[in-house]
Amino acid sequence: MQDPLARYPGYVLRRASAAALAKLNERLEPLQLRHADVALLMLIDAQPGVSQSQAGRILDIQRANMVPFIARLEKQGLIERQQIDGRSRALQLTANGQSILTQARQRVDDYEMALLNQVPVSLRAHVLPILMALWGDTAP
Amino acid sequence: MQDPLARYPGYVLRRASAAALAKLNERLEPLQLRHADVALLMLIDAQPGVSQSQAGRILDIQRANMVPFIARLEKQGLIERQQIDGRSRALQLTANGQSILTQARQRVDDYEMALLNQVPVSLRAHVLPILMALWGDTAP
DNA sequence: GATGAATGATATAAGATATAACAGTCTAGA
DNA sequence: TCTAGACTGTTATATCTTATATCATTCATC
Repeated sequence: MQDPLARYPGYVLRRASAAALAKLNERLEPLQLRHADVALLMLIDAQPGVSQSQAGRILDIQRANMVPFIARLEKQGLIERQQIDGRSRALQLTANGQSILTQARQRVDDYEMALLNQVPVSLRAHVLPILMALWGDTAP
Repeated sequence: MQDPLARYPGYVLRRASAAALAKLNERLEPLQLRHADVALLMLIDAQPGVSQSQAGRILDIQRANMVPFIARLEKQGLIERQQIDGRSRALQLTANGQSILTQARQRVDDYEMALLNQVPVSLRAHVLPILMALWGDTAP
């Protein structure tokens, strides 16, 4: 055997994730987006008006790291912020953001399809349940 | 639903990997090791005398990034290098490295056990096959 | 109204990953 | 044999990701 670590689910999980992520970023590169960008755009699309910190909690991105992240997407003209109250800011997609997201979604769907197709048909139905179980809940 | 992305296997794969990795690093912290360190130690243990660049290829770490990585473990007294020929260097565990690896292996085993136990018994046998399939081969 | 929590922001650090370039070394074919 | 090309370890550098600590402002609750 080449890689003696291939028997450890945790290790294979990490390698699989890294390999998959690289492929996704490749597909998103023509749109000038990274995987995290699309995740945020999809979240805002599904929950228009979500606040910056709410989005961070859902995507597991620290508040502090959301700032330059949001700022970049705003500068690219994909999202906009609206003051809800004195502290919170609602995130929304711009028309351009909607348009870009549509293209991104197509690429993500292709990617997800290709990923699933790597798994033998007989196991395919178990992929999501297993991954969800491995994700689990970090909340105490 | 809270996270609209939870239906995408690729996304859940990434989240699961990140969550699992965080838990592993927590367990390894008392040993002053990170997950990548243990991966390398295990590889060297399984293939004593493996060269630096071979190890990098197996673990998917670029040659350039192996240098500070190896240097740190050598400085910690866990591994040692021996010149094979003019360019290659064979990696081996020191006695101390062996001892630390034994402790690390125990923690990794505990971690892998806990990870698998998150998955319902009926699905557990499919975990590794599915993860291996998702990993796939990036080699052309 | 005062206290404590939440939000956005800034600065900073560390870790991981990638590329480019270089010198020395090995290998294989002319 | 000698040379061209590939390989190894190395340095330097850049970027991305993630984490922590701190701050001022604002909200909610008692």
